[in-house]
Amino acid sequence: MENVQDEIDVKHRILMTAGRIFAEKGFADTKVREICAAADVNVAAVNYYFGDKENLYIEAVAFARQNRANEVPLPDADADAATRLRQFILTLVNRTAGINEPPWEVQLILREVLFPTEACKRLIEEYFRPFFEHLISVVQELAPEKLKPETAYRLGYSIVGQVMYLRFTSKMKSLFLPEGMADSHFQNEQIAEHIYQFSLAALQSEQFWQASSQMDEASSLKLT
Amino acid sequence: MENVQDEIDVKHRILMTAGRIFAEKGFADTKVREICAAADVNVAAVNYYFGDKENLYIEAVAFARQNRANEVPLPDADADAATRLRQFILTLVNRTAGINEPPWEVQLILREVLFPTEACKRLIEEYFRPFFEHLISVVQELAPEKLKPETAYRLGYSIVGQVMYLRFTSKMKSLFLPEGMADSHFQNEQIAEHIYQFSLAALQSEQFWQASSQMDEASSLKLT
DNA sequence: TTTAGGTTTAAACAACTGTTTAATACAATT
DNA sequence: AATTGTATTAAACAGTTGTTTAAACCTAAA
Repeated sequence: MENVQDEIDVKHRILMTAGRIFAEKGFADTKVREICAAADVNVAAVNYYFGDKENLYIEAVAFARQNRANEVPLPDADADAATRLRQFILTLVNRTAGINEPPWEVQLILREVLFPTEACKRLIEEYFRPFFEHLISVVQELAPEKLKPETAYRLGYSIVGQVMYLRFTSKMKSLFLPEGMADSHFQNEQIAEHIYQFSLAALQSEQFWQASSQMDEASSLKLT
Repeated sequence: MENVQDEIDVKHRILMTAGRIFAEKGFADTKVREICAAADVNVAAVNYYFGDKENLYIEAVAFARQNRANEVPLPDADADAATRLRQFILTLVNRTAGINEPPWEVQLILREVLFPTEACKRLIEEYFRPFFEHLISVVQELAPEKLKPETAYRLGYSIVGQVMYLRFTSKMKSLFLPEGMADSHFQNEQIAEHIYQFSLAALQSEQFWQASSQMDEASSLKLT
């Protein structure tokens, strides 16, 4: 390992290129030769630096997470709960690029959500769960009483789901949304504002909390 | 084509088996030999009956859609709007199996949503859009005034998104949800009821419609 | 029984896959 | 200049892939 500069360059170049292609095509559809051609290195370089293709994939996912982790950070907590909810939703929309083409890191992480491999567990503990916990605490603050864990999770799912659905269906948008609507009415700020207003209205609705506690009673009756 | 019975049997068997495996592993990861072994037919049978692997995939998606189309049908429209919204959400949860392991047809259709191929356009027009239009009409009925298309679509996304997020993240649930919560508090009826109450509360909130019309004004101001 | 035509089969094919090898190039140290 | 250890390369390798082929098989009509 004499020529440190070169090694970093080549290894880094492979990691970036591989991540991009893995994200676009998935593991099975991505060929080692394709990566090497795109990264302008010899076919043997992948095995030389990463051992095998699978390990390269795992390192690419880790690299993607690291790249994303500190970007578009959560706003700090010196605002009222509603404002923090709005900030959370906007941050999540921005992190996932809303309905637009996301950076390759997001696309690659997405594949782990949909079809988890070993890389997923770490992704959840270090990336998703802290983010989700933040949301839960904001929701708790908006709730009229102490939430049961299952209620908190359901609410978290309702809010995160609205955002992530945009991400999951972005490839379909040109087929599904009327011409031009995506560009003019589904941009990050607008859609984040909509989801915020929709969710806040529900969370501030007496009617909802009444129905929610009725559900609680019903499910505890079932248990006894 | 003398022995019609046999042909239908073999062809049908291939179609079912292929659909199941395509759904589980995706196109690239599914090998023709694997399908043929599972269906207990010769390797050449796929090419004999379907021409090539890709065509088999397309026919499998069409088969999955046909299989699903008439199952768990939409309830008819002789109830008030809120009840129809509840029924719609419950139907969608049941169709997509909520957070549970879905039938292979659903899994296969899901892959088309995430990574659309040619088969997707037909899927949207014949399967998703009529369903979505139904939702939109219910939402319109609950709204205090005539909705702009973009508002209607956003609301549709908010509701469908909550349901579909469960589907998309079902493989992650054991890693993400606390032990036992999925089984005890994320079953189809409970989660459908939650999403219904959450969405209805938002749709019946004056506060939401005020914020919504303010957004409309803001975006039309931007245009002029 | 013979014939004809669709069906099934084992084998082969050619292209592609991830990986390894052995030789070479290179840069820094002696 | 010689040595050393790393980096790079073209070529080869062994296994897998989707697909094709040509012969065998089967059934029903002639």
